[in-house]
Parts: sequence; C-alpha cells; structure tokens
Amino acid sequence: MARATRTAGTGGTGPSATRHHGNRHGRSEQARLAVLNAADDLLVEKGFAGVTMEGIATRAGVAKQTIYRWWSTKTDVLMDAFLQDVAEDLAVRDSGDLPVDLRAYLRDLAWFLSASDSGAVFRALIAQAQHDPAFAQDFRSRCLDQQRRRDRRTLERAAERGELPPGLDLVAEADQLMGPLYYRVLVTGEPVGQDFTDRLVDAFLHRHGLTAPATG
Amino acid sequence: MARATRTAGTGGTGPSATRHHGNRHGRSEQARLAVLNAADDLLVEKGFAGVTMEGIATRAGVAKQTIYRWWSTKTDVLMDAFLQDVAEDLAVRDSGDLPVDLRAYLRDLAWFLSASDSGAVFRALIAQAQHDPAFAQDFRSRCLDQQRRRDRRTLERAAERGELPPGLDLVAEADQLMGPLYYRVLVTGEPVGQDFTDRLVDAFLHRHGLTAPATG
Amino acid sequence: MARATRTAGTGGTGPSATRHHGNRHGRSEQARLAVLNAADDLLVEKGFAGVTMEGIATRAGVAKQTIYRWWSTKTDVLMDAFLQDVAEDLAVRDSGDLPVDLRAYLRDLAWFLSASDSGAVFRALIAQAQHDPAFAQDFRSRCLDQQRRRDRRTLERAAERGELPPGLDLVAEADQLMGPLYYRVLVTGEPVGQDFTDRLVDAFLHRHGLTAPATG
Amino acid sequence: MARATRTAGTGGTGPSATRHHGNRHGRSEQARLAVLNAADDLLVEKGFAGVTMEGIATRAGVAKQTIYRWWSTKTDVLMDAFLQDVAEDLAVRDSGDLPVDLRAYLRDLAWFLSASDSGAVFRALIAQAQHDPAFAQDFRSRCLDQQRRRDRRTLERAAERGELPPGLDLVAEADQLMGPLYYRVLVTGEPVGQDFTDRLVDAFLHRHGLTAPATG
DNA sequence: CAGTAATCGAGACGGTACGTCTGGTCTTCGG
DNA sequence: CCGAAGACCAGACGTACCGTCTCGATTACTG
Repeated sequence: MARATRTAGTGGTGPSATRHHGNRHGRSEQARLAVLNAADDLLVEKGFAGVTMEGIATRAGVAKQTIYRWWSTKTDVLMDAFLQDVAEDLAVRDSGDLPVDLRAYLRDLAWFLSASDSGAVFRALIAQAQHDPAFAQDFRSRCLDQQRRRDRRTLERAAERGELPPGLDLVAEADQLMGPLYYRVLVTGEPVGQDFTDRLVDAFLHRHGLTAPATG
Repeated sequence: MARATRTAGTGGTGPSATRHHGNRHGRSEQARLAVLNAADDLLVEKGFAGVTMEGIATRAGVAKQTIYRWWSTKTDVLMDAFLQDVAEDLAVRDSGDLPVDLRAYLRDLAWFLSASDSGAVFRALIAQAQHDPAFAQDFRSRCLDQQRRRDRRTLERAAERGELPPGLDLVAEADQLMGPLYYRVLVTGEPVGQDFTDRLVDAFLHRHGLTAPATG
Repeated sequence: MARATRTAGTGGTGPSATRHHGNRHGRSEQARLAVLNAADDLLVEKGFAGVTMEGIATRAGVAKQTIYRWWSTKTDVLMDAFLQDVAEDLAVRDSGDLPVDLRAYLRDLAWFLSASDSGAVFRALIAQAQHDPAFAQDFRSRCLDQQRRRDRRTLERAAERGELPPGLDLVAEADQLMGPLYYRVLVTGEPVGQDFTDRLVDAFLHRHGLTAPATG
Repeated sequence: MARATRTAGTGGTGPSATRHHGNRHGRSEQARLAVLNAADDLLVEKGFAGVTMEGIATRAGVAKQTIYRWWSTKTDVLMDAFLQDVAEDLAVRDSGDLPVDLRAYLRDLAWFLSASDSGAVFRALIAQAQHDPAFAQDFRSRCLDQQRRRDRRTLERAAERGELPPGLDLVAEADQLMGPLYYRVLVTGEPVGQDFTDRLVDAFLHRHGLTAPATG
C-alpha cells in the first residue's frame, strides 16, 4: 500500500509535475501504481483466485481497458507488482564475512519466500509458471534470473575476496545451497526457521572445508 | 490411456461383472475411470487451463453432475488421477548398494518430475497448492507425504543395512539431497540430466565420507 | 462452496405444476415471462437505449446466458414481448356495420400505435427494421403480417357481407386507408385524434360511394 | 463521395482559400466534409450499427474530439450529412400541369425514399426518431418540416393556378396522398413502382373530381 | 513581430454493455 | 439410487465504443 501513497499525496510536491491522466505523452503513472497495488492487495487478501482483472480494475478505480492496454493477463500485472516491490523486501547485506552474510541472507530469503507480501506474489508466479510454459519463459527472464543473481551475490563477493576456492561453479553451488530452502517453502510447506537455514549454510561451509561446526 | 481400455473393452471379462452404468449398487467404475482419464489427457494435451469440469465431462462422456457428485474441483480429479498412475511411473529399486540405488532413483525421479505424464500432473498439483492453502493441506496428506516417503526409502534401507551413520536425520538428509532437484524442475526449469543428479548424489556421499569422487 | 440460491418462495401455489426451473424437458416458463416483462418495462420506462441485455437480466433476476440461450438480440426479446401483449391491446370489433366498425378500429389503432405500451414496442421494432434489413424480414413475417391482417379484417368482413363492391383489392385499399395513420404516428408525430381517423374513414367511404358526408 | 472531392480538389480555386486546418477564426471545412462523407459512406456500407463515432473519426482521418466539438451524436452527424445531400437527390419539377407533376414527384419520392443514399440516411433518422423523442423533435424541425414542405409544393402551385378547389387543407391532402407511400417504404417494405404511385395519384385526382380514371 | 486563442490529430482515461465461457446447483427421466 | 442430459443463476472474460481529457503543433488574428 505504501506505493500509491507515495504518488497519490502529490499535494504541492513539484511545480506541475506528473499530473496528467494519460495522454499522447505516455501513460498515467497514477493508474499504473493503482493497478499494481490493487493486484498486490487482492492477492494477499483473497488469494490467487481472488485476483481478477475486473477486481483489480474496480479496486484500482481504473477501467478494464486501461489494464488490458498495458498488461495481457493478471499474472502479467502481478509480475510488475513483484518487480516493483522485491527490492524493498529482500536486500543483500555485505559485512565482508562469508559465514555471517550467508546466514543472514538465507534467513532473509526464508522470510521473504514464506512470509512477505512480495514473497506471496513470487510463489503465485512460480505456480503459474508450472501451468503455462509460455508464461514460465517470460517469468524466468524478467523475474527469476535477477532473483537467482541475488541469491548468488554473497557467494560471488566471497569468491572475489578469495574466501572460496577458485574455479568453483557458483551457479551450481548456489542452487545446491538454496534449493532445499525453495523446496521446503514451495513443496513441503514446513516452517523455515533460522535453525533450518543455518543447517544449510553449515553443510555448505563444511562441504568446502571452511569451518567444521558441530551444530548437532 | 491404458486405464480406460482396461475396463471399457470388457469383452468377456466376467459373467456380467462390473457392467452397471450406475444404479443402486454403487458408483460406476466405468464413469470413474473415464473421468480420471479425461482429466489426465486434457492436462497433457492442453495444459492446466485446458482442464475444465465441462471439458472433462464432455471428453469422458459423463454428466457434469456425475463429476461433482464424487469430486469437488478439477484439482481434486487430478489428484485421483495422479494417485492412480504414480506407482507405475516411479518405482524404487533395491540393489543393496546405496550409491548405485541413489544414482538410479534420482535419475528416475528426474525423469518422473520433468518428463512423465503423471509428473506433469504432480507439478500442476504443486502449483495449485501455492494458490490455495486448503488444497495444499489436502494435497500434502494425500499425495505428497507418500511421495516424500518414496524419496526417503533408499536412504532408509541403507541405514538399516548400516551403510549410513546411525542417528542421522533421514528426513532432513533427503530434503537436502532432493531439494535441489525439485528446485531445478519447479523453479529454474533447467534440464535435469544424469550429470546433474549424479553430482547431487556425489555431494551427499562425500558429505558423509562414503566416497571421494573426483568431480568429473 | 455452497452458493446462495435465491428461489422465489412460491409456497404451495399449485399441485406440482410448472415448478421446474429448466431441465431436460424444456425451458423455464417463469424465466421466459420475467424476461419479456423486464424488456417491456425497460422500454416504457427508459426508452429503447435503456433496454440492454444486462439490464433485462438484472431486472428479470435471470442470468444473461439464459437470455442468450433463447433470444439472439434485445430486439428479438422485444418481438416476443410484443407478440405476448398485442392481442390484449388491439382487438377487432364486429358490429356488422362497416362505417361503424371502421371508425372504431381506426380509433383503437390510433390509440394502440401512439399511446399503448405494446404500441411503443411496435414502434421500436419498426425503427429497428429500418436499421437492420435482416431483422426487418424476420419482424415482417413474425409480427407485421398478422398486424396487417388485423388491419384488413374489418374490410374483409364487409366484403363478405357484400357491403363493398366485389373484386376490390382489399390489401391495397387497407394500405391506402391506414397508411396516413401510420405515417402520422411514425413520421410527423402529430396527434391522431378521432377527428383525424374519422376523416380517413370518410374519404374511404366516399371513394367507394358508400356515404357522402360533407365533412366540412 | 462527390462531396469531399468538391472541396478537396482545391487546386487553384482561390488565392489561399479554405486551406486552414482549424484555427481561432473558424473550423476546418476540410474536416467537416470528411466527417459528413465518412458517416454517409459508413451508413451505406455497413448499416446504421456500423456507424460509430470512432469509425467516422478513423475513416475521416479526424480526431474524435473534433467530431464532438461540432456534433453531439452520430445521428447529429447523419442529419447534417442528409441536409447536405437531400437537395441533389430530390428535386420538385414544375410543368404547370398538376397530374403530370404529381405523378413525376411521387415517382421521384419513391426512388428517393427507397433507393437513394440520402434516402437511406433519411430512413435511419426516422428510425432514430422513434427511439429518442428529444432527437425526434430536433429532426422534425431541422429536416422533416422542409421535407413535408417539398412534398406539398406541387399541390400548392396547382392551388395557386386554380387547379384545385379553394379552401382545401393542403397539409391534410398531402399527408393523405403521401402517407401510403411512406407507410409502404417504412413499414411493409414492399416495392414502390410507378404503378403504385400512379394509383395513389389517381385516387387523389378522383377524390377531387379532376379526372375519372377507370381503376385498372 | 511576438503573444494569444482557437483549431487540429492523437490517444489515454473511466465507464457501460457486449456476447462468450465456465463454475456449481438443480430437476427430470431411464435403467 | 445412479447417471445422462441440460436448463438455471452467477460472474469473469476480453472487446468495442462511449464521451472526456490533455497534450504539442499549427495558424491567424491581435496588440
């Protein structure tokens, strides 16, 4: 909900800035944000089936045609809503120490995937990708790739610092490290507390001989 | 498709065995199988969105009400279809040797998840579980639990044989071993060849000091 | 997912009469009449533009699909509504005396065309026939022909009684007699009082030497 | 189509005549004619339902707002298009002989109403007048009155020449004479050949003792 | 010779209704 | 009682037009 307010409360923000409702010079930013917000809110409140083009239009105070002008399906809208929000809900910290950063990131990722609003959108999009191969491709190139890059970031920084053996396939390592977390959230639905994520990190560190914590 | 034929071509199976079209003697097995088949076929042919109650009814030559009498939603139908087929498409072998059995199972599981018909149904159900928490619970207890038990079987047998250290949390181990495979199929959509599954097995074995394979 | 079904609590109106809401044995008479009524009412209240399929459905408490199942357009609905009502709003009297009956019928017809509810529907249908040739053909065979037959009836009876010269083209005579009335209602929109219709009748009678009233 | 060319082919008409695209001192005649033409063409090609403000704008190469600036509805546009054309498609001849002129005019009127392009527009406008009383009033004062004056012209000239009895109500006589023709075109849709119109004229003449034609 | 005022093409906007599709419910009849 | 058939209410789908609006460019008068 923070989104719309940012622009809606224009008050006397700028001189005569972005006041247009859509004309030859481009679309209405106001309508765009209202749509993204409405989609987001509906997903969180009523679930994926409760997100309909009509519902979004009504809730956003926007004409259906305005939505169809810029997005082709409700999942397309949700994808934009996700891209708008994800940066705020999942940041990558950098303390310069791999074990510390890794533990922090997996904890944050677990929260993002299982508890945040944009995580709910993310899960819905992954689900839709199972149902629709064409959407899957679009989703991967527009959302998932950057998400995986984020997931790899901590390892890459450590590799640059020399904390990891050279020549390591970081993509494969990241998939092996994060995979069980995604699996748990998406498939088994079991809780993902810090104990769970820490165990994954420990296994990773141990695998590369970085520390040998007797976590048990 | 084998399913329906089994019953439809009754020919001279029995005296006048399961010949009823639905009367006071219980539901029609013929109708039940036709429905499951139709749902299955529609999913494979047209994707999840192409599976509708009306479509199933038409394709199965059955009245809509007949479906609603026994199933509540199309995903409910698909779940039954899945349970009917999964046993055939994913078996657990037992050679008595952990590395061998593990490599074989992960290869089979990869094929099952990414290429088999029942795997397609499975993915659709997992997707639906993201969209609908109530369905998720039902799906987990009726389908997923047994799937995870199957995934664990090889490890359990090895543990019984003493090939694995005692006191190991087999559930956690299995999740960590299979997680990246599910992740790859459901999320990244990248191919899951034997090289990929073997690498997962090798990491698992190495983690427990069972072999020290030079990667490659 | 129990849906709140709203059924008119008719109590125990009849034995077990027409209680069905549409099943394999035919359509719901209740729905049919509700639709015709709603269309009629909307036309009278809001004019032709105020008659919409959605509006009819809402007002009739009927699903849009139910309308489209039995009628193709709103004018199709209006045509049925007209056929349902016309008999009540325009009757042909028979006193056995041509001048008397003719004066009475033209007066009734004038009221029907310009002031009755079904006359309003009739005018709307004639208008639509100007806009759509395909509809025009349908309208003429289903409504107009019987209307013109009604318009001719009085003359035909008089001819049978020998009050009119034999061999007269009654169709042409009727068109010439009624034409100016329709013209006045549809085109000029001027009032059609009894003085006006009587003058038409007098001209007709004079044309055939039946009476020679010096009408001023 | 003749219309636009008339102005479009400015060639060397005037010095720098009507070349403006609309500025503070008046509207663009070019746009005006393009709109009227487009409306006319659309009506003839696709029928009344095929005439839309958007369609007119596109076909005329004009912005929607330009249309709304000068006309309020599509029927308003059609009315102007009609006024632009009617004079060319229906002229009143004057030979000085009532029977001759009357026969000629009714023949021309029949062709105008049933076969000409502006007649098609005229019928569409009459139809719209049935649907919309406010439009009806506007249409009658701006189009119909002059049309009825044209219809009366021949009789008026004959009256001035003394060919008709003095004190005759020419309005009523014209309505009674033309009414059946309008009725036939607008309501029954039957063909209006010269035999039909001549018979109307003969009845009129006989009614006033001008000739005594043996009917048929 | 700038400034102003009205026009024009373009097209996004909030809406309404369209005609279609699917979801679930209900009723009737045959076996 | 079950199953086939199919009519029913409900409501979302994606499209077509409606009438309003804002924009930048154009053009003739006005000061």
